[in-house]
Formats: sequence, C-alpha cells, structure tokens
Amino acid sequence: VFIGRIVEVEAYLGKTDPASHTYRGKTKRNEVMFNEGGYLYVYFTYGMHYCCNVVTEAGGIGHAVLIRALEPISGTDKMRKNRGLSASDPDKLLTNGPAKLCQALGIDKKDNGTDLLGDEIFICDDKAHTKFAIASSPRIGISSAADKKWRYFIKENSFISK
DNA sequence: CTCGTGATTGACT
DNA sequence: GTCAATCACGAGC
Repeated sequence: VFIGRIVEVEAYLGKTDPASHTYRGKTKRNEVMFNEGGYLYVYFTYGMHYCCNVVTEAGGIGHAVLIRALEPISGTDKMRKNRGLSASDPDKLLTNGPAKLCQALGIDKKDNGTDLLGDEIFICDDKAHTKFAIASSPRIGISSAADKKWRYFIKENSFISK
C-alpha cells in the first residue's frame, strides 16, 4: 500500500481552458472528466507516460485537477522497484513529476475512472501537516493559456517537480 | 551543471 | 499527418 502527500497540482477548467483535454467537448478518451467529482482520470501521453487527475465539479462540466507531484510517505521500497531505481536514489526522484508518480504508484489505463470514494485509491485529510504556504505559477508543459497561473504547490517543499 | 532530443500511443483535423 | 498536461539520457560547457 502506498501513501503520499500531494504537494503540487494544476487546474484544468474544461470549456474555458484551451489547454484542457475537455476544451473541445467530450471524446472517448476524456469521458471520465465529464463525470461528477470524485473520480480518477488517467490519460496516456507522449507514447509512454500516464498522468492522473482528480475530477471536480458536477457531472457534465469537465473540470479536473492534475496531480503533478507527491511527497512519498509509505511504500517507498515498492515505488523504487516500480520506477526501476536503486536503493541509493533519493526519495524525491520517485514522485516529483506527473508521469513519475503514476509509474511509482502503478497507476495506468486500468485505473482510469476509479471512484476515489472506494477503498483502492482515495484522498484523505492530512491532519499532521496543516500549516504550509501555497504558491502559484504558470502551468508546465503546455503551449496555450500559458499566462494562467493555475499551478499550485507547497512553497519550499523539495518534492515538487521544479 | 544545463541544454537538446528521441521515444512512441491515441485522438483529432 | 500532426499534436499532445513528459521523462531520461547523452553531449557539451
């Protein structure tokens, strides 16, 4: 079992956001994003990578939050194995990027559409870590709407991607 | 250390 | 045919 703290995310706002997969409407690939909030949207990109998003808003809206980085808490040995890293590599290499964290957690196509209220993959409140500074910046790896600062991350956390 | 490029699937024009 | 919300690796400073 894996535990990780979410330390970096990006917002994708459907029809109002040219960089969103759902900007041009519903397709077979992005249909999960049009579910009601609480589902996991996993997409495949660049021929070799998976990235995971948490669907938000009501059904039919098409908004989601891309999980860009985690701070590994538990299960790091298994994550290291999934990533093909050696024991001497630092933990920050395990999950400091959207495709890396999916590989570390073993998330792929089969997890697309997973109900986050189930017992396989879920998000919970972090009671041990409530005080932190949140910073924002332009999103990474996109070519449109680059002026929108919709990437949010925990300031000075060493497990973010940049 | 930074920078440039190759890998390679799926959906849309 | 083109483009995409990326990463790893090798070359060169």
